[in-house]
Amino acid sequence: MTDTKATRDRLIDTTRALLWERGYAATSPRAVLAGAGVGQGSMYHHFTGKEQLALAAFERNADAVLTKAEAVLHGPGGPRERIVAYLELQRDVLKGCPVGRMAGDADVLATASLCEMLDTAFQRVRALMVEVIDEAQTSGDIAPGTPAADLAETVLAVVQGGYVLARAAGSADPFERAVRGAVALLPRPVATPRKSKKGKRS
Amino acid sequence: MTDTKATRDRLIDTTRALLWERGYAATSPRAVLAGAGVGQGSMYHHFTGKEQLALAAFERNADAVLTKAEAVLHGPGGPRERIVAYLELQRDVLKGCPVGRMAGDADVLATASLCEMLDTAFQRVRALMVEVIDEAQTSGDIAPGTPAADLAETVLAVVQGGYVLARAAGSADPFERAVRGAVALLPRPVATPRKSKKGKRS
DNA sequence: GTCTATAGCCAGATAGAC
DNA sequence: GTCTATCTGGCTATAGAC
Repeated sequence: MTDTKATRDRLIDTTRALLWERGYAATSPRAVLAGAGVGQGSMYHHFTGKEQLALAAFERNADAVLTKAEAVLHGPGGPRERIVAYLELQRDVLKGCPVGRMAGDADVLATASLCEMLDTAFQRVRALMVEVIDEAQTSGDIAPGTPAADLAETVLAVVQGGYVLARAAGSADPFERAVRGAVALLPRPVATPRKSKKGKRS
Repeated sequence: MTDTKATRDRLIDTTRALLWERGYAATSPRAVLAGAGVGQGSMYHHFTGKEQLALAAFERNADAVLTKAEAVLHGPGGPRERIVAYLELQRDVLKGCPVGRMAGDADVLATASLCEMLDTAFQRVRALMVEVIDEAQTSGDIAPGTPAADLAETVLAVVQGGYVLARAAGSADPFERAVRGAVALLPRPVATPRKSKKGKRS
């Protein structure tokens, strides 16, 4: 068919990568055009400007992150296992979270459309996490008594903070330490309910 | 005496505020000069350029943060109390941490001197936190068995991640939830060792 | 030591040829 | 629909008067 869509998609994909690597403010239309291998005018044919292009790219990045989160949080295993799986899921530690990264960008916070997208993205992961923690507390997999909303936020914060600390150190080590510490803290009330599996103790 | 130092200090103080509010990349020498009320040339008389000015300002910001952290972590109360005090210490949630903020700035990570300052700053808080958690585990105030380095990193990550989530939501609520969740998770092994104080239960 | 003026560069956006 | 050429404005830095 026409390669009209190809150009548009190439612009979005290049922007997605740049948004992740450099953030919004530091991503110039010039760099996008160079990366996508198209001329100046093409971008302004498909998008009204930098903001709308970034919005489209950010939405896809957010969807990708959310899809991965949902895969583990709604995946197999008990609720506590799934939370641990979420904590241990993260990759590309030094590149950071493509969603959380945007929260540190001054230009993002000054742009209403991007703020809304950012807020929505986190609200959706938060809802997933609250749901699983609720489930864990009901099933006795995690000790009740603390609001699920608080524990969910702590888990999200450990991940986001882990990225910050890793980037500051120029090493993935802080991220991994923070996750290990969080997993160790996640209360396992009485004893592991399953004992059928072969020596899964760590 | 001469007001030579006054101009230099005013430049640094203005830069400190701008670094905190907008980050490094978004802080232009022009804005600093306007804020400090001096002309273009003055800045280049006292500093070689933006980098050196930012370095001086960042150092003072980091020292201020570290001084506050040390005040609570080496302050009164049992070790677990001091960790909780650190978690609950944070202010200006939406402005973020003046140190952690720098880790999200692409220009900072591309500048060796600023990277080093950033890394050092976190290493120093980390060392304080490890020390207190070690103490807490030795005294039985926090359950042993998990490396202090891991737990310390988790605490730091909750705070840094709390800032990220709060900025993304445009509200301090996520930060406060994350901290409450973390405090609830901090293991208190047997029973509170002190009972002499009057109704200090929350 | 402080100022104004200005250089050179890159940003985001537009005009108009093909 | 895609391109090249160009506009305006902000950035970091320098020159040189006072």
